[in-house]
Amino acid sequence: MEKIFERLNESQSAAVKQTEGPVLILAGAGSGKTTTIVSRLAYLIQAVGIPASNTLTLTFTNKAAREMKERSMAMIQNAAYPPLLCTFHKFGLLFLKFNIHLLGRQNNFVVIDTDDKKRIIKKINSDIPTPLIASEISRYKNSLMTSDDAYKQAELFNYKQIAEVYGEYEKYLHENNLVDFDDLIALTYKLLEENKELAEATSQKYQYIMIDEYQDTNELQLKLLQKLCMTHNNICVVGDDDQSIYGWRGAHIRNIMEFDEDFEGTNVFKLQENYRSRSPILKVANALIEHNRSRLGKELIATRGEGEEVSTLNSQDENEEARKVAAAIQKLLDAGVKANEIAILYRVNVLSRSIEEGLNRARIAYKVVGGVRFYDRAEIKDLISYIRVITNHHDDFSFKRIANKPKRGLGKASLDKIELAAHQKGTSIYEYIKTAELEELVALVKKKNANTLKEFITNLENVAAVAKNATYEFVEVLEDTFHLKDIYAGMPDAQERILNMDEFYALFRDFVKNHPETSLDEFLNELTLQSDQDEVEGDSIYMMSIHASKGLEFEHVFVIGMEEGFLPLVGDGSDLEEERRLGYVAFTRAKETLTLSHAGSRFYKGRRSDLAKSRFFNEAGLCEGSLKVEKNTAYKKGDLVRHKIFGTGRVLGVSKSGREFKLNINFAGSKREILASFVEKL
DNA sequence: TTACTAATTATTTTT
DNA sequence: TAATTAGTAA
Repeated sequence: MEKIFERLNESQSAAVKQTEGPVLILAGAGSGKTTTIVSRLAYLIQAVGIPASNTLTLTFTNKAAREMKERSMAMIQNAAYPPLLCTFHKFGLLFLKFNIHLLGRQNNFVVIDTDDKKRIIKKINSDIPTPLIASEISRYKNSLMTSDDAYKQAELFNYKQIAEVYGEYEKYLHENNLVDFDDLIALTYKLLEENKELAEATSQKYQYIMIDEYQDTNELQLKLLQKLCMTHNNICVVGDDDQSIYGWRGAHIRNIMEFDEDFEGTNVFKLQENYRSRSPILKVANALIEHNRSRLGKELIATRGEGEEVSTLNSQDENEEARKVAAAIQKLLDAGVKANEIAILYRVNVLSRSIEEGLNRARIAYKVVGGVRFYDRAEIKDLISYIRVITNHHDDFSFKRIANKPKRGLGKASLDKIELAAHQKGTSIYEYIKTAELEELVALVKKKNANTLKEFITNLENVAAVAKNATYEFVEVLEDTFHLKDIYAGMPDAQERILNMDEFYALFRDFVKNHPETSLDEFLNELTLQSDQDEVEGDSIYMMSIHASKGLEFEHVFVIGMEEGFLPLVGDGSDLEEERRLGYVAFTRAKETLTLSHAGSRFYKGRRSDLAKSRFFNEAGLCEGSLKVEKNTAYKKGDLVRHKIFGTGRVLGVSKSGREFKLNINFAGSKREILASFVEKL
């Protein structure tokens, strides 16, 4: 037990020891958050004697879950069972497997991903943009609104239509026993809400609950957590309000801000000692984030001592910026810095382009993190679709996806006809083709196509026979029967795609090896929840969006595109405080040096536009003369500004309020005093 | 059924 | 710019 505390500081130890009641651990960037959670879990199990099976630790990403699992297993020696430590969604999946029958559904449901969701929606309605409907449905589900609720609440005709699509979408999922990502949480909550006994039993089972990245939770997740700890209130959340950067995705920053209102008797612990960055970096990060009004208030304290000052790169345009960044990186590499200790961060992915060119010219190897994910690749989705059709004959979407892959001369027209006929008979495409007489098919499509379809089904049946249970040979039979590697033959990137397919096959075999008694169903559901992929440790520098960098650290960090319009990014739905938090996240990734770069103009969206240096330089105390802040207000009398609520107005005067500027603005005749950060300049 | 052209429109992303 | 989508011609 002494061992657990050996590596913890005072506040970390205090947080670990506070096992009872609601605990809020405000963990600043680089303050040893993971160490604290993992130690707390080990303490509960090893020192307090809580059975591991009575704890529950939830994260948002598989990656975080994996890391914590590894680190906690290293600390816990004699637990009979490992503690349940997984993502929110995985927890939902496990829970539904055991309890979905209480909703009158079978537990062999299939989890669909975002793509499937969109295809289903598109089929129901193609007038309104699919992504809009998809995000609205997600919003409704996360607010626990049924389609009827949504319909009643809708004022605009469009929204009534969306509510109707939502209703049909739900019907479709139900009929096909499908479950989407939101359902994994929403149905879990619904079950607990509707079954008091189940809720109490579940709460009793998980006596000690911990949540990572609590600032990223949404309203529904909070409600679920309240259910889960209804009998004991032993909930410990770890997070950082200053690193809340997913508001646009529904994360509710108030959950962490007002945690003590949701859970009575909260103990708060602040982890402010930073073990990552040199003091000048922290100074800049602290100065920036201090401009946010809505925050709990926390200051990072440097423990790693002095270091290099934060530097700025000023460039004419993106090309000059690329040259300068490449030169600076070359200098670091020449000095013996390891490439994977260098990262370039940006707010918008397109900004990577010009930098990539610069790095190529300088012959510096780089790796762009993000981009197309493994499981989103067309060739992988094809393989998954094959497996889906084999496990679930009613999956028309997957069927249509693979019907002409490799090319069998079955175009959209033929498939549409078949689909219609199948629907008229109230069955799926697969079953229809299987049971229909050949003559019946010939009446619909060309004879050749009818034969092809029949043969296709026969082949699928044959493969399915091999795959009753997921066996090692399955993928081999699949490949030999359908020659899936031929799909992309002749394309310029065929080789890469085939490599990916091989990797998928290997992944499958690996899964079968690790889960000998498994089924294809289980394999598919596991896949859908996996999107984290290869983090190849390479001998190259990293490039990624600021969002993607959260949780990571690098010796040397370059933040590019520090201009008004990029960071902060302005547009509808943008939130200046969240932009500032993004800046804060970016800055606090750096251990040794931080370089902030801005360009006077950029080629973007097909035209070149002039850009002003980001206000964040000022706010971080990085402008020449930034000590005499008065002179550096971005606003002056006569400027046109826009406010989220009041609209457009003209500045009548500028005054100071604390660290911020207060503007007297004339909004269409009504004069108001507004803090400068709440308006945007036009 | 495919293969081309015109038009449209732009954050961030996990499960 | 560049990527996706809708529409049209062959």
